Amino acid sequence: MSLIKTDTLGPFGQRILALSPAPMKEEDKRLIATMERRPRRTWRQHSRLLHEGARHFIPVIIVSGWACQLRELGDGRRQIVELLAPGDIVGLPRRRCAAPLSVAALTMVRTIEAPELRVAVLGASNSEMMTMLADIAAAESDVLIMQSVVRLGRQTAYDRMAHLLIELDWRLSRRGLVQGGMAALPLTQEVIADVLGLSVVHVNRTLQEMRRADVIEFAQGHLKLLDRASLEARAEFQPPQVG
Amino acid sequence: MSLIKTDTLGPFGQRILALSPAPMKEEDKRLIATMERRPRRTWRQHSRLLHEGARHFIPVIIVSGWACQLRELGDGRRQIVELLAPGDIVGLPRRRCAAPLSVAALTMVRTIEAPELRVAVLGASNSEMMTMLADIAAAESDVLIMQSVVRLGRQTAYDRMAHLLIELDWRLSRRGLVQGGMAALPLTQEVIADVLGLSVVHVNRTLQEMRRADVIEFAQGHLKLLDRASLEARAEFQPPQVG
DNA sequence: CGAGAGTTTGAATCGGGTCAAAGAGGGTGG
DNA sequence: CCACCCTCTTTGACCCGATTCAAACTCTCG
Repeated sequence: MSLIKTDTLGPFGQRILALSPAPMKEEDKRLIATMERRPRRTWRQHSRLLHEGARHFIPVIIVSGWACQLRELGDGRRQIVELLAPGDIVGLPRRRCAAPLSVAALTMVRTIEAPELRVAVLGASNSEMMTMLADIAAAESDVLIMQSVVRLGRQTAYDRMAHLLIELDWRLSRRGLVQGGMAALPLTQEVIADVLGLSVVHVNRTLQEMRRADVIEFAQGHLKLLDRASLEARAEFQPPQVG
Repeated sequence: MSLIKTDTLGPFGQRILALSPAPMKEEDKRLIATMERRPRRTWRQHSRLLHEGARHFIPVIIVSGWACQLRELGDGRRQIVELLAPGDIVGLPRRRCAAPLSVAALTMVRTIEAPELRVAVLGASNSEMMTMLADIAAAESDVLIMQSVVRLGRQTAYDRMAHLLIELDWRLSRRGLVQGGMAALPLTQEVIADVLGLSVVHVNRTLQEMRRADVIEFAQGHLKLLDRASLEARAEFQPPQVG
């Protein structure tokens, strides 16, 4: 009888485990171990993982790299609605609707397929735990998107930035992607601008203001929050309470 | 054998019917007729239908009046994340998560309870059709919220206003709440400001600009789109494709 | 008829955008 | 190992959309 210990799972499995609020059954851990062994698919930077209006997409989990859900407007402006980090799920069929936005790779991205995350249209799917994970992931993303409405609607540039950095730190921490307060964040200032609804220039100035005040360290794609309290005071970020 | 004809349903039932993409079974129509007969609950203006962080809420359907999902920031600023009109559902348990926002009545609101819209945590609920309706409503609201991220992040005041008016016209039309191009829209300019992330003053100026250009008529809580094409050109609104 | 809520207007101000151009890396190929 | 190029970051100057403050106006309803 092969007991699958948590520490036999690779970083991918660890991240999936971290999402679960309750301890997992042996059977579920085995399933995750199976998924971990699946072939990776590689997406080059700027390629599309999912197109606007697409239907019947098999969900994939991001193993490494960053992507985003975005909408492009007629004149070239674009708005990123959601950043997708390692461990995030792409193309969770939002129940019965065509993809309202497309998903683009911001860096090189590696994924595995996870058909078991597809919620059956009516009734139960194969694994209870997978249904629950899909459920939790969807709820979490919903809450984050609502928060970004508040961020965009009622916060200043500085506050928005604080909000985003705290959000990302929170998301990456619980996946074990922050070591010694330092997180890999391979995002250009242009990407951040498209998340926060600001211009690149203003994103730059805001980041520098934070650096000068010794609130953050952010260079070479690595972020460190030096003064979390000060950031939190501005951000009004509330972590999604899911589970 | 009591055949329930569509036209035996009141305005409430009609609105529910309108949400369904497929023709409904007799059995389902009967269920709706039953719901229609349930007692109404009345909420006075400004009261809360749902509090931030609440759990285990029985979904209610708005029979008349308007409400909104909103978040209040520390210093009194507030952002409305979603407007809720007659026929909308309040408190669809976003799967397994605490309510991230509170819901407030913008006018006097009348509701009925709809426990059958509560999606069972795992597996099927009592009525297939109700599950489907809950599903569709949730997907639709998701898409609208994503659109409002784009609206807030990358559109000017005029474009945001156009986007909102087109969205509301679309939502109200399909519920039969627009007669002769005219819709009841009992929203103060302050409410609109809190939806669009603008100041009341600027909302006022924007509305006047639209009126002066003969693009809309909006007075005494009634809206009429006079030049839909011109509005659509600015709004870039894409109706949710659900079903 | 008065009072309070909502709308309208003007003037001054400011946050953030735009434009333009100069640095800084970090790959690549000779 | 260096030169080159491309992308990303940084800086300055100017501008504009939107906010703020303040006050007048207009409903509507008790």
